[in-house]
Amino acid sequence: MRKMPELPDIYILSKSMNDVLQSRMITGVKVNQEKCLNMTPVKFRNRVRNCKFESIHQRGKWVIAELDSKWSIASNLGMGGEIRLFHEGTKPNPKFHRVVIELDKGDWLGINHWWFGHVHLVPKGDFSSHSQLSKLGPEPLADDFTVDKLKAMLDKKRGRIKSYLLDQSFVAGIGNVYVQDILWYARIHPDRSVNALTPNDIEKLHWAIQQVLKEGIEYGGGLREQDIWGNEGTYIEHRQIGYRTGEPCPECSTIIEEIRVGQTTSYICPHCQV
Amino acid sequence: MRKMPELPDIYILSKSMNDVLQSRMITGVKVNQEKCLNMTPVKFRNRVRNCKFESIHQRGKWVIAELDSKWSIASNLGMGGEIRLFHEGTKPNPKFHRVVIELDKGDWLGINHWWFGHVHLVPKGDFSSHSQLSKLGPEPLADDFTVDKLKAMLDKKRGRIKSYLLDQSFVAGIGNVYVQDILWYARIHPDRSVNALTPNDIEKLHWAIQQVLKEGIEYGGGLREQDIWGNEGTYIEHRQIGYRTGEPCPECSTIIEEIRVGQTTSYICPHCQV
DNA sequence: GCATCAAACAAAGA
DNA sequence: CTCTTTGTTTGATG
Repeated sequence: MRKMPELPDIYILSKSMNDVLQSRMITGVKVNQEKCLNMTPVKFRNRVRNCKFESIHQRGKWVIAELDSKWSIASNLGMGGEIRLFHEGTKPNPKFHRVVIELDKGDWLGINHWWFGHVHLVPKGDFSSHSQLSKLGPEPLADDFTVDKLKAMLDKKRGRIKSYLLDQSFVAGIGNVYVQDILWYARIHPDRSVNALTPNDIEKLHWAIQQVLKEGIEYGGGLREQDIWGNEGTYIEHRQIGYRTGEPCPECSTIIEEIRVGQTTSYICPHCQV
Repeated sequence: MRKMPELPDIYILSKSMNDVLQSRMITGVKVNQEKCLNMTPVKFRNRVRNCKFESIHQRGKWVIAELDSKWSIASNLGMGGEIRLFHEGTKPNPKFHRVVIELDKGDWLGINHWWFGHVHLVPKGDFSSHSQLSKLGPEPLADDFTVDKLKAMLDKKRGRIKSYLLDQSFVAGIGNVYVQDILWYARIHPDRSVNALTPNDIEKLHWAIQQVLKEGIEYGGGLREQDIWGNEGTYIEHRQIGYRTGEPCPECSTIIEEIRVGQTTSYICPHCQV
């Protein structure tokens, strides 16, 4: 079961990259899958070679690595992707490492993704020209993501709440893994229409979003998601309800059900979540 | 129960207008509901006064009355509307006759509609500038509305068949009255997806569309729809299935059911229509 | 099903 | 939902 890394996973990855890569020099780039770039490999290589990494951070499900030039590398890992640091003596596998970024001292970064990953070059600090990044909604862990803001964002809207949480232009970084616990903590059924949420529901939801994402980060990310060294997070062991069909709800012991919501699977406690 | 006049009803009305109004002179216009026009009453009046009617015909659910100028009057009666000819000595009722067209010899046309009717002036023979008329689909009784054409129109489409029949941009003139018998004659359930129709289904459907609409015209229109003199049609007495909840299907005697299809009501024989 | 618009939803493609 | 595109459906409004 491969999942797409979500906000906490990308946060952990970005942090590990930030810790290790600052002021490391890019000495070369090998591209084994052209279409994951947003320009030709030659152009990409010319623009990043001999640049050094500056700060690296997470934005939604994207890793943003700023260079000491006018560019940032923006990478979206797609399904089951990863970015790993390797040392001199190991060799990349062309089938696996879609993009290889060679560093000084013989080290290299291997960027892998199973399907639909992106390694884009974007103007540093200006995402307006990038179709996906420019549309991202607010960061749910940022200071300005307040309850009032969430209320305003949901005002006059209609569709089901789960669609909004998964919509990257509504709020950035939540996917089908963390959304399960978010809705469970908020005691909201994924099918509930947004206009049927009370102010109290939205307050619980806001708390649950931040609670679950912070927990994900504390546990070092979930599932098989890894940092730059390949460490695994433990969120998956601590999750409350996602992918626990048939197990008892931690709150009320009702059996957890698996239902379809739109085109995604949801795991719910039919007693707690209404 | 007020219904909107549909193709056969508008055909009957247009024909009676064509028979009576040709070369009659418009001597004045009184407007009691400005918003049903597409220009100011003054402009409308100036453009039609002293013009004579030329031919008058039906297009979809619209009456198109050509004048001996560069304009046509295009009227859509909306819910339960009518156009009636009155003679000298009678007086229009301002609450009822939204637009009054005064004719020579003291006669006048009273255009009434309960809700959402239009009396527009459009360039004669050129509907391209009119948002509704320009989007109308083919006339279902025209020679070029062939089985092959209908097949092509439905090719690669997805939604339910009833939505298409009611969509004026797909085919013009069918509403929620005549569509009932059309689907019954074709033995097609209104909920059936278009991509589940066989070529044979489409052939039956094509035949049923023309059969039902022609029948409507032969009976002088349906329900309370009237010609310019106020005569009532008798289609409603001869209808097969529409608005006959609880009665037996004329074909197999199964009880006719009333179901919701989208936001409209459908009357079906659950045995005959699959 | 009355017509338009906007938002939400669904299927398919990359 | 991974994101886009395209097409269909639904809801609010006159």
